[in-house]
Amino acid sequence: MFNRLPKGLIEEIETLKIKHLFKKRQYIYKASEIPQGFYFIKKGFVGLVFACENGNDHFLRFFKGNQLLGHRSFLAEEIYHASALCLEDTEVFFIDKKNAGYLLKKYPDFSSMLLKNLAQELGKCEIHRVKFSEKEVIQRAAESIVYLFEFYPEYKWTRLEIAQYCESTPTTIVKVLSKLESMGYIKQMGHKILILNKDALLRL
Amino acid sequence: MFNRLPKGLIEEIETLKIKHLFKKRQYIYKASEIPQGFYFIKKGFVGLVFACENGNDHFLRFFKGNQLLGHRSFLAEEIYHASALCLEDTEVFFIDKKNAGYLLKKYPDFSSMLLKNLAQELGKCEIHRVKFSEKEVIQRAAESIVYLFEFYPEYKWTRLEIAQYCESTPTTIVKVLSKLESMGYIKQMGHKILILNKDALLRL
DNA sequence: CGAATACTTGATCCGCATCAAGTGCCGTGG
DNA sequence: CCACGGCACTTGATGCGGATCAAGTATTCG
Repeated sequence: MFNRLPKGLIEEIETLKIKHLFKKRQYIYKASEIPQGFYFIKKGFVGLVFACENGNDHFLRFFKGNQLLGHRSFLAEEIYHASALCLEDTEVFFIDKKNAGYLLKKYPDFSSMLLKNLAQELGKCEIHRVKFSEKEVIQRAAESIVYLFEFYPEYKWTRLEIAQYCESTPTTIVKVLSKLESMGYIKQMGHKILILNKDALLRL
Repeated sequence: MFNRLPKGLIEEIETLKIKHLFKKRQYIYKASEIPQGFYFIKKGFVGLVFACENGNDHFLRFFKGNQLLGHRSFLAEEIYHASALCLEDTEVFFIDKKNAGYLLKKYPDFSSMLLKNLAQELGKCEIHRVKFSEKEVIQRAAESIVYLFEFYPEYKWTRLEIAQYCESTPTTIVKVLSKLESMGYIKQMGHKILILNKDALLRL
C-alpha cells in the first residue's frame, strides 16, 4: 500500500542538508504561493488544509515522517491549492527545482513511484468524494475516526479536526460521538477518544 | 491547460492497430475489472461512472478524442474503481502492458505529461470535493452545467446526468433549472438547455 | 404514431447545520 | 501544587435545504 522511495534517494536528499524545522501550528507553505520545489518529511506531522471562501477549513490529506509533501502542486505546475500546517513539531528537507530534476533523472524508479502514488491518491479522492456525498454523517464520522486514529494514533484529534476531515461541524461530531459511545463502539475519556470496535464503525 | 502527448506518440499508438469500436451505451471496461493496459480515445465521448452501493451512479470524469482513458487504474496498479461508459459511439486504441512499458521508455516526456496530468486531476478532485460539500445545490448545478456544456456542447445532457455529476437528484435539478431560467441565466427549449449568462452562473 | 424515456410540479419529511447557553478539561503561571 | 483562564466540549431548541414520493405531462425516437 505504501510505495517506498528508491533505495539511496533518501540518503541523497539528506546530504543536500537543506533542513528546515517547523514548530507545531506553523505553516510550511501557504495556499496560493508558488512551489519552488517539494519537501521530504524527516519527522513530524503535517495536515494539508484547504480554506473555503466562507472561512471553513477542510483537511485534504495528512503527512508524516518519510513522506513527500508539496509534490502535487510542484508537479502540476500550479500554485499551492492548500496550506501545509504542522500538527506537531516537524523536520523537513527541501528539494529545489534543480535538485528535483536531478533526482528524477538519476532515479527512474522515483518517477514511477510518484506516478503510482498520484494515481492512487486520485482514486482515493474520487471515491472519498462520491461516498461522502451519499453517506450520513454518522458513517462519514465513523470511517474518519478509524482512518485518523490509525494514521496517527498518538495525536489528540479534536472534534473540530474530525469535522474538518469529514465535511461536518464540531457540534454534530460531538453528537455523533456520544451516539457511537452509546452503541458501545467507542469510549470517550475526557477529551480522549478510544476506538472499541473498528469493524462495527466501518460497517455502519 | 491541456497537456499534449509527445510528438510521434499518437502516430505510434495508431500503428499498433489495436482499434476497438464501441457503440453508445456500451462499456469499454467495468468497475472491479483488472486493467491490462490503457486506452487512447481516437474519437467519441466517454463518461467514467462510479456506482454507489445504494444504486446511485456518479460521474467522476469525462473523456473525448485525443485523451487517454483507464491510465489511472493501470498506473495505480489497482482494479478499476469505476466503469467507462460510452456516451457516444467511440473509437479507441488499446495499449497493452508491454506496449505501455515500451512507450514510456521511448518517450520520457510521456511520463512527465502523465505526472503533470495526474497531479492536476488530483488537485481538481480535491477542490471539487471540498467546494461541493459547502455549496448549495444551485451553485453546484450552475457550475456543473457550465463545465459540462463547455466540455461537450453538442451532447444532450439530461437532468439525470447533471445530477450525477453534481451530487444531486433529477427532481432537484429540474427545480434548479427552472429557477435559473426565471433568473434569466439559462433558457430551456424542450429538453435542450441554453446557457445565456455564464458569468452569472459561476458567480452564484 | 405510439411507447418509452425524460421531464415537471407540489407535498412531505428528515438530517444536520446553526445558534445559544451552558459545563468541563487542562496546561500555565504564580 | 493549586488556581485560573481559555479552549474544547456538550446539550437542547430551531429552522431550512433538498431528498424523496407520487402523480402527472411533454418530448423524442424508432
